[in-house]
Amino acid sequence: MTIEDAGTAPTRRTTLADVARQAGVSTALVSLVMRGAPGASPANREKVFRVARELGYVPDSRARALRQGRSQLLGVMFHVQQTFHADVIEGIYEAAEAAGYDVVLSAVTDSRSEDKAIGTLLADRCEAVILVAPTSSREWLAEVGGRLPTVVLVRHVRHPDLSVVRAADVKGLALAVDHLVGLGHTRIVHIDGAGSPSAEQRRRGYRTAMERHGLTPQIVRGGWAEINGSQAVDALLAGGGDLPTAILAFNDPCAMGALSALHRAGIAVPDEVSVVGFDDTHLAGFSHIGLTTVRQDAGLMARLAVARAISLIERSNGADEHGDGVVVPALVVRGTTGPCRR
Amino acid sequence: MTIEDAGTAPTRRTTLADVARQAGVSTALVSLVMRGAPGASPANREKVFRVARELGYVPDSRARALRQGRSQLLGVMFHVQQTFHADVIEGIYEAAEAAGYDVVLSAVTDSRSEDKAIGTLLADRCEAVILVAPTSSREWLAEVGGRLPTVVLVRHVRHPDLSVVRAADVKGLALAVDHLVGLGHTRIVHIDGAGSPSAEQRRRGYRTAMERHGLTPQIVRGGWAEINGSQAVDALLAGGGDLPTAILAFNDPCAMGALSALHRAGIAVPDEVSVVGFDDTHLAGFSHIGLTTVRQDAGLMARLAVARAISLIERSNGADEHGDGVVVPALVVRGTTGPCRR
DNA sequence: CTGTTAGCGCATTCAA
DNA sequence: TTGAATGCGCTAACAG
Repeated sequence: MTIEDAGTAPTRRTTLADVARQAGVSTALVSLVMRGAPGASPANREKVFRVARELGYVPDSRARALRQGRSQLLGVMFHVQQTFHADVIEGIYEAAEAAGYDVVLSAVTDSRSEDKAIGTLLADRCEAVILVAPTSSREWLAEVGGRLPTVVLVRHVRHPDLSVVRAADVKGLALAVDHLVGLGHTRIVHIDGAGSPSAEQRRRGYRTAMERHGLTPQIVRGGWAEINGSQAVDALLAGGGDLPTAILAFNDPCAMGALSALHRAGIAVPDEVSVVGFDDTHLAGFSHIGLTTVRQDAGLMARLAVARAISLIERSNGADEHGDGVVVPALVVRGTTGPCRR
Repeated sequence: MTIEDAGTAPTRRTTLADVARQAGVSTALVSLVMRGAPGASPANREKVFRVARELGYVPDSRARALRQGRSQLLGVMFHVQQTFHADVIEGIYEAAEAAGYDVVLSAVTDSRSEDKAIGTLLADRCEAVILVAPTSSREWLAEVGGRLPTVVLVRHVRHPDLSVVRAADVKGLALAVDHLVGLGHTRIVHIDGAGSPSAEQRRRGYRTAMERHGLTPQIVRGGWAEINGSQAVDALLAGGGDLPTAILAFNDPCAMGALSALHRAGIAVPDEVSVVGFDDTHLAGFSHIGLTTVRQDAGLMARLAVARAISLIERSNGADEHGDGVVVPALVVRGTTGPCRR
């Protein structure tokens, strides 16, 4: 009890009351002025602004939210290390601001679980949450959805309490497979996303497309990170069998990892093996040779998610406004794919 | 006034009082139990927990902070698109949690300025802020530092109101230059960080090291992103003069961009040109050929920053605890550097 | 146009 | 061990 209470708050921040006192007006008036609400004389408005600036006054967002009974906050759970999520966040900020909402970010890291990330969002009294590529169980997501408007991004879940915004993964993988088949490839391997969100759908899309072409699907276990793509290729090489002529990775980082491993093994891309990613992260365009990939529009998905979240907030009645917002992916051909030479 | 007020808060969240009523006890009792404070009978404790769970009660962090007079919040401003910042954030979460503080993230994006990002942190009543690689003017940073404990990460600023945690950039570039010179290179170009934080110091480190070896420095304008490295190489190629034998990029993404441009131009790395980055982002190890780079320990810097921030919060007296926390960088040799062949 | 009053959800006295 | 009152900083009614 002696060390603990050494940690008291620093110099008290200036409050609305401080400004009011200093300016010689009521707190209500200061409140009006700070919010830009009408009902204050120009003279007073001017004076309040001046004093506020002098005192370095910044409104306390918590107190404001507490009083207003609403936070105007959109909570966003995302994975820090996922480059694609960064693109999504940019879009979310933009769309939220345009709609008059603030954004609270809650990151998932190696040492910070999705549960924890969502928990802080709830404690912050967000009015809705956008969960980017959650790996949590359907049950837990549903429970969150039962508590407050919830939009799930980049993951398939069907539940009355959850809105989903995602790319048409099956379609995306079909595009990729068609492209490769068009180049003459027949031995096309899919390095999957293991337990990642969307992984199941992409596997299915791959399988379906392959079978449509009368080809035999071959799936090896991967993941969402570089290391997974790299290890998958290593496993493929160690397997002894002859290498596929094309690799379809779960996402761009996974594809990058695969490229890296192929290069280490002295295998030329795209001459000996073609590689396709998924996402079209801004990295894809700069990855040594430009990565051929399936683009999902992060900005568009972000806008859809924000719009959905807000519509859920604003008409709490609106029955089940839920349902999937599906974005159509597009193939972006760059340098990592070429005609089959074998 | 008709459309606006359609947006009222959704179904009211359950509060402490709801739990108290339902459990048939006082709100104070519930508060005790939820905080794990002593002073409640096991029976009551049990009952309160049960009811809280049933009602899905989550304490309101804002109300709590408001009442307590402190938020226990560490604000972090960072740039979403900077891969290195992601590594830092992981470390910050970990260190902050260990110290009993929460973290608020505030991202800088193309459409969201540093001013805005810092502004929300102030409005959230963070007790301290950690600014990761801020590009704002020294004056503005100092003003922030005057308001609340401020730790600046990965940028050089000297000011009585600012604590700085950074890598020894000059030393880092010396390591890189020495490495290249040791491989026989003499025509070493630095693609700089333009106006990025640390860019100035890295230029200086480069220049100093080159002169120490009796070599002529050549600096071309770059930046922190892939595109900058790529454009810098394009400019170099367009320049007509003969190419340098080695390139020292401002950071890893910049180096990746350079690699990409070199490849497009059909120039072999490291046979014709060696490339060195800076940061040792987790991407570096997977970038086609592993990128030789100067490592700055993100986790360590994060821990230092958090420790500094907390120490500033807790002894508001402590005179000037400010001063630089300098981390020693290390060279990580991978595949993009090799002996000079020209 | 301006000031006064009350209360948001919570933690903290102080009494019981 | 428990409960009733008070106020954190702010805004929404209402009164002047």
